[in-house]
Amino acid sequence: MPRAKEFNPEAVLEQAMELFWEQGFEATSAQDLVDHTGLNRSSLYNTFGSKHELYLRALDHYRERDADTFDRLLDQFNSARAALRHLLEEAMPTDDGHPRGCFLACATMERAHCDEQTCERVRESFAQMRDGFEALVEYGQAQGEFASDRDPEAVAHSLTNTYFGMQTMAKLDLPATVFEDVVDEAVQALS
Amino acid sequence: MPRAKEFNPEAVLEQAMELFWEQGFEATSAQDLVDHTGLNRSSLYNTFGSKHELYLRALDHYRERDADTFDRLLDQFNSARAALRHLLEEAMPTDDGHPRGCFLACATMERAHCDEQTCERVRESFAQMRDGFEALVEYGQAQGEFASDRDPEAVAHSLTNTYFGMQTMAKLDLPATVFEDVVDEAVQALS
DNA sequence: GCGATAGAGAAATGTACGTTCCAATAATAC
DNA sequence: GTATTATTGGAACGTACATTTCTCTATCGC
Repeated sequence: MPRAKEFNPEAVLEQAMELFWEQGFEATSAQDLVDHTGLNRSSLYNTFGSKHELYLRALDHYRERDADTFDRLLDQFNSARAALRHLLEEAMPTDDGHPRGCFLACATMERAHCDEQTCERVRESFAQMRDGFEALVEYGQAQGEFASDRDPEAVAHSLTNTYFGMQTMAKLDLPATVFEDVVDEAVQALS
Repeated sequence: MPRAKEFNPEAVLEQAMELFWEQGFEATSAQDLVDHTGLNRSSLYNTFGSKHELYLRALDHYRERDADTFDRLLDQFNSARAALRHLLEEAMPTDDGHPRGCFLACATMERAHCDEQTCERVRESFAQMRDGFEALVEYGQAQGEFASDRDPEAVAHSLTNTYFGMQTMAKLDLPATVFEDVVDEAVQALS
């Protein structure tokens, strides 16, 4: 049997994700990845094949990380309104220097038009998000928190769009009040 | 006096804009610009200085192109609701293969985090858009088309966010119904 | 311990990048 | 017509890129 890997592929994926997330695919070089992960070029290429494959793996890693967001919400909050507000407030930009805007939105803008594999992954996440919002709206309507005359799917589309909009605008370093307004209006629109 | 330029700089800006818009800054090479504009490398660099400066000029060209959108709206439509709907429907993706998503949103995602000059330009356009939406909402409220209990600025922030969201999602090649839902919900929320 | 296997390290591959340089060209002022 | 000046064409610059190759090393079954 051969020598064992001296690194944890999952940890490397996490680090690669951070880099791709912050800098994008094009602006992140193989050298950047070597420097930031501490791995050797050979190990990177042996393990992940190519920069593009590593990018897709990093994207999948990101998607898995937040896969159960909507499920956890139902446990954390009794109120659909509070859950929705929490969800949108989490999407607001923080001023801690962390990479701003979610990786999915960044990937969409940079890669979707030229990379079908990335596009398909984001499309899947979009559908999951839409379904999550839709379930939340239906729950809120059943509980009487939200007006019942709205189509839950249409509202879910609108909320997903609001989310993607916030992720894009997050890059502009706008005053926090802008995003507070966006969240307030989105929540209020459901009453 | 020296030799005159054999090309029209404005036309070249238009062509450079198309290329940067479709491919992004990083993915567009100097060779791409030479091929697409028909200009020689020397002429490009003599006239515009560098790829980065040309990008900023292309971005400005785009901004000037649509600068009077909101002003024209007031002439075209009597109804604030119809104007708003028209505005958002124009933001919907078309299936004619034209570069999807507005250049401002693309520039934001790709460049804002690493290019202060791009960021500042988009921030200006954001403010213009916000002011345009705000004026439209105020007009609609004055005419009795929209409910008057909403803060026009907050609504304007929300609408601008909706616009940026659509520009991002446009890249995903989603069914048209998604965007119809987004527009319907945005317009309906103002009643 | 030995052979087989695959990871690790580092140099090297060819390509493409943004940009510069230089000779040739064309147009005006005088 | 000649001097001047900016544009043009195209080759050339050095650098950085993604990827490959090669040698060395460590591990494990036997």
